[in-house]
Amino acid sequence: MAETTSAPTMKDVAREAGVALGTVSKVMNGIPVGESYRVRVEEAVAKLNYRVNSYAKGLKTNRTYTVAVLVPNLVSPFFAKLVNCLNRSLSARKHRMLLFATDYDPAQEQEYVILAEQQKVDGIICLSYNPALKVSESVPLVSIDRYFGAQIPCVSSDNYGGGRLAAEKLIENGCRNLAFMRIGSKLTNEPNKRKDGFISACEALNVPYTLKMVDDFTPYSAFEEFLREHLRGGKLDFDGIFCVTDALAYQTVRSLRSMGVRVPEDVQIIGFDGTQYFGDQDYFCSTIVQPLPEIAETCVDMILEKGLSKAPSLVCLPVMYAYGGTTKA
Amino acid sequence: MAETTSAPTMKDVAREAGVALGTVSKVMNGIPVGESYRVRVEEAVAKLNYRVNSYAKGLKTNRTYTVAVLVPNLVSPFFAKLVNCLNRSLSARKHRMLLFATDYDPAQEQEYVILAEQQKVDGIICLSYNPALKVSESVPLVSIDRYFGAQIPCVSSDNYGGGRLAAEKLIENGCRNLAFMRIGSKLTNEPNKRKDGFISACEALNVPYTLKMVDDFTPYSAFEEFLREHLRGGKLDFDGIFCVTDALAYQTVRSLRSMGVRVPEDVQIIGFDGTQYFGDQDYFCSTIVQPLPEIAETCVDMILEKGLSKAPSLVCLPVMYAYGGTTKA
DNA sequence: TTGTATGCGTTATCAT
DNA sequence: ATGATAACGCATACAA
Repeated sequence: MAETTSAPTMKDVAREAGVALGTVSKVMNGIPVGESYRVRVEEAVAKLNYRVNSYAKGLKTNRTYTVAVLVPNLVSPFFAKLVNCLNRSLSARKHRMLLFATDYDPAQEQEYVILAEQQKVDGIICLSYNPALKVSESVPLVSIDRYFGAQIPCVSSDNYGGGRLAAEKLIENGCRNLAFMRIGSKLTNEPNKRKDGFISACEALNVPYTLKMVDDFTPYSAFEEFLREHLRGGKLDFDGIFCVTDALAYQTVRSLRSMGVRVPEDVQIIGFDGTQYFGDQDYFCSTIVQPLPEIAETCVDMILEKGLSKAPSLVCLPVMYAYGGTTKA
Repeated sequence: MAETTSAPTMKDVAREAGVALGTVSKVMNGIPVGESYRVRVEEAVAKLNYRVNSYAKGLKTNRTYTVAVLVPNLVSPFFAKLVNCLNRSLSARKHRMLLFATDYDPAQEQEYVILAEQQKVDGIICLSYNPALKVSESVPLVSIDRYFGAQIPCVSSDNYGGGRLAAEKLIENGCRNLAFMRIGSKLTNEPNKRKDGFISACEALNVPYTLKMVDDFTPYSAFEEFLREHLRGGKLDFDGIFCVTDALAYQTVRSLRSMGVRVPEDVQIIGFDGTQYFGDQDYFCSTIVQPLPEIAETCVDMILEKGLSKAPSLVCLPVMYAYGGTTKA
């Protein structure tokens, strides 16, 4: 077709249609113009295969209809589904997603925030592991799962309630000696509340519990040792375990079974996140499901609709329990 | 609202530094200027927290350093990992990723291609299910897994070789009666070659095989029926099955085990893709692993480096076999 | 080397 | 309602 002739501009369309530049602009933006003019412009647009240049438009209007999303990676099913939901929510509002994977690296996170800012995005949604993240006031930012302070809105699921729910379910299912296992950052973040909720329920219901908590990047073997220590004569001290994530729950089930402990007959296990096989099939384990579509929708809503300045500084969305084979039905 | 003071521009920096506009531009682009000037500009930049406006820059230079990626979704582990790899490759070259999820909808795919074009991206990488996708010549496009014709480069793994490899492995492991199960599009696409490779190896090695192929969106129960038909007296007719994807292999294993057929003792199963638990743990099943990092790197390379016009129209990257518990070790 | 002026493609403010 | 024109922020050819 167009032999390397650069893309047509509004001026070309105006000439082709025999109208003024401003008229073309109006047609492209749905501003009413005379019927005959509109038709001529539309014909010219079709003929030239014209597309508005969003860079010129963005420069002029200072609105880019683009939102930056920062997550550690996409291979973790939880992040993948989160991004999937965010993409849907943004798309439904005619916005585009600029995606950055930070690989848990605080330096990269900071770098990408700067990049996003100079990209003049309409907003940033991030799931950050950088406690000292610096963000310019000029671009709205919503955080997922990490509370940075009152000035930056944070959206998360009800981690505390989820912890409670997990403990309550296990106890309701007959467990009388619980354990909580966590791997995670020492930084204060919302998921840490899972433990607090768990403890609160255990104490309210007067059920004994044991905690095993290690830092990020600790090898899983630490948990295996912990379990082995509590294995006496082929029988585990606990009859119910709440794992801070489905990934940990999955590994725990494997360990236990390899030790000859039956799941869920001997010990019941509940994870957290709601991870499904291939994204939409069975749950990996009995789990507390995070409301990812609602989390995504809430983030997008805050970025695009609210003034954000007086948005609530923390929004917790309700979780639910889902059976996934590692608890008694 | 904080200070509605709009973001500083180059002009502000120039004034602050007491230099001319052009000088600031040069500094920002690493073009040599007098040492003292450079320092003053850098100080002003830091003081004002200045960021170049990439929209103005893009308008001027016609380079956006942005590539659009179109995939059906992110919840499927295969797509998630692909996007993850693409993101890494793009990032390594200082490019940004605009991500679109098409949900397998041809209309949406077309819409997003148009959106990407008007976004003036430097290129488009897509995994499309729209056989009639229309794409303007003005923006380079690379396709993954679907061959659109000589004018659009296509990158895929060696599906034919993978099919052969699966059959060879099964036979090498003692199988003497194979089956191939496929769910997929009738459209000609590269993954269809998995079947051809499988057949080719079976015939070369003189091992009988059976094919079961259904269209996309057919419920899995079709395969379950197929298996049940071939179950005689608790014993399956086949001792080896090649499933076109890991997702199908996973479901097949479940069905068979629920029918009392042991995997891998009675029947061995090989899938395709190389899907791992939580993205980086064990393989879901014995599988043919797609070289996602290399596929991603190749796509990015073609988009950014080559003239693309005389890029090869089809690139097939080597696959490998990985043990995942559903074959004899 | 540094500064000045022009234009990228669009929107928006004007007269008409 | 329509058409001319001035920005938007930056890069760059050209002048100093």
